[in-house]
Formats: sequence, C-alpha cells, structure tokens
Amino acid sequence: MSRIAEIEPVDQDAAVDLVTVQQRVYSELRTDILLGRIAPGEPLTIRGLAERLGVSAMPIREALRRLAAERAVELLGNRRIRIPVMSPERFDDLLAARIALETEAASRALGYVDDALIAKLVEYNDEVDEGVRIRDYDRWLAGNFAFHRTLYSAQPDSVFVPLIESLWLQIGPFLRQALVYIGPEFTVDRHAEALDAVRARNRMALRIAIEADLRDGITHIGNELMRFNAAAAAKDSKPRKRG
Amino acid sequence: MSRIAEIEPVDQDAAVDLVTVQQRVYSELRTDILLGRIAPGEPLTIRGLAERLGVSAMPIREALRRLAAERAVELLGNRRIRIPVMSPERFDDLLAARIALETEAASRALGYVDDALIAKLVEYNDEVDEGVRIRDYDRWLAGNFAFHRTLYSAQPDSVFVPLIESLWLQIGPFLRQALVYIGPEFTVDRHAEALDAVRARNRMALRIAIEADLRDGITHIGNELMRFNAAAAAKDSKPRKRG
DNA sequence: TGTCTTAATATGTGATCACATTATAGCAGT
DNA sequence: ACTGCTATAATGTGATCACATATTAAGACA
Repeated sequence: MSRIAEIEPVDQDAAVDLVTVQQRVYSELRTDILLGRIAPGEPLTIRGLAERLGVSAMPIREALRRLAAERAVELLGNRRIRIPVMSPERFDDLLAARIALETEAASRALGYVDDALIAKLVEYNDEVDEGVRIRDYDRWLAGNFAFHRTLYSAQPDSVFVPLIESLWLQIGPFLRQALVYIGPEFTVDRHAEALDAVRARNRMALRIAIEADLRDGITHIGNELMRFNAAAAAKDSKPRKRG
Repeated sequence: MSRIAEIEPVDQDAAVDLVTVQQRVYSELRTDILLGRIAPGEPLTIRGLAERLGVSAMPIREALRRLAAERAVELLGNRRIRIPVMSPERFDDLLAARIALETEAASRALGYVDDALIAKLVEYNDEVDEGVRIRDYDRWLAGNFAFHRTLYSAQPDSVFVPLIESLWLQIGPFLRQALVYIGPEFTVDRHAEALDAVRARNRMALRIAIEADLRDGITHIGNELMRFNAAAAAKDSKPRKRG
C-alpha cells in the first residue's frame, strides 16, 4: 500500500460501511424482513431490488441466495421470488422450534452473563416498552429480538443463534402483520421474569420464563392468524404491486 | 411450447437431472460435506471447484453462498473459503442443538408415520448395519442420516428438517474423521429402541430413544476429539494441499 | 362478452471479463 | 540460515451481456 493511498479514506462515508456491497444489501434486506417491512407473499425481483438499492444484480443475487437458504425468502422455481406465506401449521412448527432452541440457548448462555450484559437486557426491554407506548412497531420488534439475541449471544460463537435467527426471519413478516392487526398494546411478554431468572442465575426458571414469553406472547398473536387470513383472503382477489 | 421441441428430451441424459446447474453443484457439494468426503479446515476455491465440476464460476458462487448460510462452509473474509474446523465447545453445542431439535421433530412427526414409512426406516437401519459390517463409512453415514431424515420428514413441510440438516452439515466432516479414527465397529445406535417407540406410537419413548441415540452414538465418538485433535496438531505444522 | 391463441415483456440463470486485494514465492541483505 | 522486502500469481467481488422460459398483454374468433 503506497503512502499516497493513505490520503484516500477508503470511502467510508456511509453510516453502515460493510466491506462488500453484498453484505450491505443482505443486511438491509434482512432487517426489512425481520421487522416485517415486507409482507408475507410479497414478490421480489432481482432487477427491481437492484434498482431500488442502487447496485448491480450480482450482490442482490447472492444476498437473495443466502436469504433463501435461511428460509427468509422463497425461490418458487418458476422464476419467481417471494416472502413465504404463513399457515397455521407452519406457525405452530415455528413456535415449537423457537421454544426448543431458545430455551436451550438461554440455558447454555446463562453461564456467560455478567452485569454489563444484564444492563443491556434491561435497556432493550425498555425499548420494547417504549415501542408499545408510542405504537412504534419497528422499535417493538427490534427491541424484542435484540433482547433475546443479546441473551443467547452471551455464549461466544453459539451454533444456536444462526438457527434461531432463521426462525425469526421466517416469523417476522407475519408477526408484523398480526401486530398491526391486533395493536401493540395487547402484546404481552415475560421479560421481567426472564431478567429475574438471569440475575438469580436460575437455569430452570429461565427456561420456563423464555418458554412462557414465547408461548404467551406469540400464540396470543398467532391465534389471530385464522381470522386475519380470513380477512386477507377476502381482498386477496385484488392484485398488489411493489418494486 | 412448440411441438417440435417435444422431440428434444430436454437434455436429461445425466442420472441426476436437476433443473439448474447450480442445484446440481449444490447437491454434489452438499453430499460431499455431509458424508465428510471433505475434511474440516480444507480450503475451497471457486475456480478450483468450477474446473473440477466442469462448470463456470456462477453456479459455484451461488452454491457456496447457500452452503455458507447453512454454516457448511466458512467465508473467511480474507478471500478464503474453507470447511469449518471443529472445537470441543462447538461440538458440545452441536450435540445439544441436535438433541433439542431432533427430539421435538421426532415427537411432532410421530402422528404422521404409517407402515410404509416404518418399512423405510427398517431399510435404512439395515443400511447402517451393513455399513458397519463391510466398513463402508459412506454407507454408515448416509444410512444414519436417511434414517433420521425419513422419520422427521414424515411431517410434511417441517421447519425442523432444514435446521437439523444444517447441523448435520456442520458435524459431518468431523464425524467422518472421528469415525475413521475409532473404526465403525465401535459405533453404537438406538435405532431399534426408536423403531419400537415409533411402532407403539409412544411419544415420550421416542424422545428418549432419539436423545439416547444422539448422546450415546455421538458423544462416544466426540469424546475422541481431544486426543484426535492432539494427534492432528502434531502433524499440523506440515503444509497440506488439495484442489 | 368470454375464451383460446399469439405476440411481447419480464425474469432468473449462466458466462465472461475487469479489478482490488490477498497470499505466496523469489530474492537480496546481513 | 534467517529475516524483510518485492514482484508475481491467485482469489473473491462486482458488472455486463446473452439466453431460455415463464408470465402477461393483446388480439382474434366465436
């Protein structure tokens, strides 16, 4: 590397400066899906996304390939890509998988938590409450996921976290829809109990709190699926569009 | 579609005729990793694989991107790709994740099993035994995975199966190494107990059998990790090569 | 007005090329 | 022999183009 090149600041003007374009695209699409900014069943196209994000097709292709492997998007095979649709059976499966993985991940992460991490958990929990207060769905969802991810990620290089995040990506778009449908003030969580269990380093109590958090918080939302889908089916005949 | 095109058999001469080149490449690499034909830590290159499989770089790139999302390969970031290496902590994590997911998946699939599926399970179990008898590692590994996958896949469109297979891909290369190291005749499984539980439609017994199968069969192998890695570390100073 | 056929458009896939950056081999200096 | 520098080779990333095929729009016929 020459001395002249040091003058150039390697073009890190953007706020998020990930090393490759594809990582930025992936990160962006991933957040959109996780927070449900893209609706279930919504079609995506490589060229459309490329134009919208101002990049060529290559980074989009590789980002979508990765998201497809995580089941965040669906490659239909007839040259069509979309966000997967939710069904009662799939929702039940996703909840069961979340409980199985997240209770175990929490239990195994417990040995690594310190006061600094607990402080972050409290912070994210406050974000969730704030999201409910001002009806900010993005903040509610992001805070919720951050709370859980921070806990599980206490264990370094966990194999659980990528699997769990794949489940979140699958449930995110529907969760957002359901959340808007029922309103955030009717949500419930067991974060306080989980925090107590974490502080007491009580493994069993933590498992119970996590399972209760998912079951109460999610099934409550998920039970609205049938009537929600019924309502959606009524207007399903009308076509939709989005770049 | 014109009538003339019907004469052309759409070029399905190959035994495995998946619709896209990338699917064939993915399937091929995936099998190689799952059965441990590629060793942990082994480097891969796009151009090398492209030449070896007789295709261009594009299908390789997309297949590797997908495999990376499944944690079957590792993108180091310094323009280097490799099969992930195993560590005692990661092995312990993988086993715990397998138990958490596979016991639940088995339990949930139990309601869908019929006699035809049980017959297939018996068949795959025979494959495992045959693999032990003639010391065929590929057959042993493939039979084992087929046994479990067939059981879990009894439930249609399971969200568990892709997650579980990601874990298999992560454990495959090491499992093969360990298997060669200790010899297949020292392996144990609890497939018979699992089959009994399946036939009796006994959920709890099935969960216990699956957990025992994984714990006894895998930890026994995994406990050899330390001395195996110690032996490998001795010759690690010598450089390796492979296309 | 509805349905089948046909033309036009759009889309994912694959191939090839250019490029920045990294690793590796070669080589001098001590 | 060993270390540090240099030049060469190799690698992943991104861009652009061609192509087969699926979808959609248009139109003809009844």
